[in-house]
Amino acid sequence: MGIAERKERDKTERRQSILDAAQHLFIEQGFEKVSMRNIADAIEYSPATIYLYFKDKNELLFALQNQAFGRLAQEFESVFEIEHPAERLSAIGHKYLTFAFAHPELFQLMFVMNGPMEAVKARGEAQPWASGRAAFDRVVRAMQAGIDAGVFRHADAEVAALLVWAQVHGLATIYLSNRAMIFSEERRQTIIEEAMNLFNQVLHHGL
Amino acid sequence: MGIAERKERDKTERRQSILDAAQHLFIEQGFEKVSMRNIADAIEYSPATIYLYFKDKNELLFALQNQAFGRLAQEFESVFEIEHPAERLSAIGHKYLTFAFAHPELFQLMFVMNGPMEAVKARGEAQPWASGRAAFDRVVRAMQAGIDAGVFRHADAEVAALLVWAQVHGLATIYLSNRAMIFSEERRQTIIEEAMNLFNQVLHHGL
DNA sequence: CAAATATACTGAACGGTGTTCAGATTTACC
DNA sequence: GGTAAATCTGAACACCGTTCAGTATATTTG
Repeated sequence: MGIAERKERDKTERRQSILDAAQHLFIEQGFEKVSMRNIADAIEYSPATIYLYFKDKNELLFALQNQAFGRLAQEFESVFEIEHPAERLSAIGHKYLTFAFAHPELFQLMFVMNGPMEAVKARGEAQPWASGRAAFDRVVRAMQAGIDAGVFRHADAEVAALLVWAQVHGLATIYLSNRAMIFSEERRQTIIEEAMNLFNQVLHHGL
Repeated sequence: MGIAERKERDKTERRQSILDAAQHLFIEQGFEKVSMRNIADAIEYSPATIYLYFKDKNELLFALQNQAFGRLAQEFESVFEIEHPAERLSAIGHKYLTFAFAHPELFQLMFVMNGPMEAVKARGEAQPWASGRAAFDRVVRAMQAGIDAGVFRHADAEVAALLVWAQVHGLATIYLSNRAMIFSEERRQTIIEEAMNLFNQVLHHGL
């Protein structure tokens, strides 16, 4: 069955090359420029060919999203060496925010855009959006550690983790959606950082 | 000059009727269905006619956004009777979240979509996004009152207000962008509320 | 080896989008 | 009534996601 295996491998390789081209377009040109036609041009295929490897654009975006979550997980790696619960949580928040600013397009794909979530819905899995859940679980675990250590009062780690996520997520999306325009350009650069400092204070204070 | 006046009035009336049709489409059918052609159909005009009243779609969305901010301001009205700073702030947060769930399409127009902000940029005004700034100022004033009353420690009211805004905004957008999918359907309904309760605790604790 | 089959790919089309512009129509003025 | 100004539109342009009949290539079978 050597031939069948090679074919399978070739197929996943071509699938991956589509994803690579799409990701490249995403990062290089922004998500508005990521059209099926542009992806097709980049890999010198016909647009119709992409539909042999992905059901539709949402499915492609979903695959791309999963790949991007791999990157974020990588960023989170080092954080789990930190012992102090509040500091570990604030480090996670910091990494989240840094990732959002460093890769705004990927961040939007992961946490803002509708397309990938439509694919998640369409799949109708029992455990939808596993990659998102896995990322969130890291926050929950860090929070639970803090509660167990008596640093945080609130009993429900999931609720507290959601609040922490939402806090940083809110700062990131306010900035990335240009809603920080209400601040002058100089202020805009620093106020997010100041807000994060205040957030860290709140965290260390015990939540 | 009675005629010139009437013409001017007619013009603003037609402009308004375009906005009304667009808003109706927005609320009734969702923002994906708000196309220039659909708006034109609703008011029985040609799509080209809309461009006599709005420079482009972004400019139309911007006008619609301003209108929506009027609604939010209305929601905020009652809040400013509350004396206790922490309670006033948490009431603002509650209204913000309630508005987001009650009018998700308008919320996205105001705080998520890119189009209206592109128009803001294109206008190049000295005080960009005045309606957003006005809404935020209400939060800042409430926060400043809290600082003055010694309830909140942090000196910079703007930074603290941004953090409060981002907290609630994060919860709203996580839910509305379907990222709360990581929770079971029943949990999804209640966990946002629980997170808000925890947030209120933090606020009352003094931030 | 040749024919049949399975695999891979594509051109062209469908209906949708925002936008522009020459031309038609309606209105106001002298 | 005739001219000028204001108002509106049909048709087109270049894009979008998606589908499908048809072509070309590679593999399997007789």
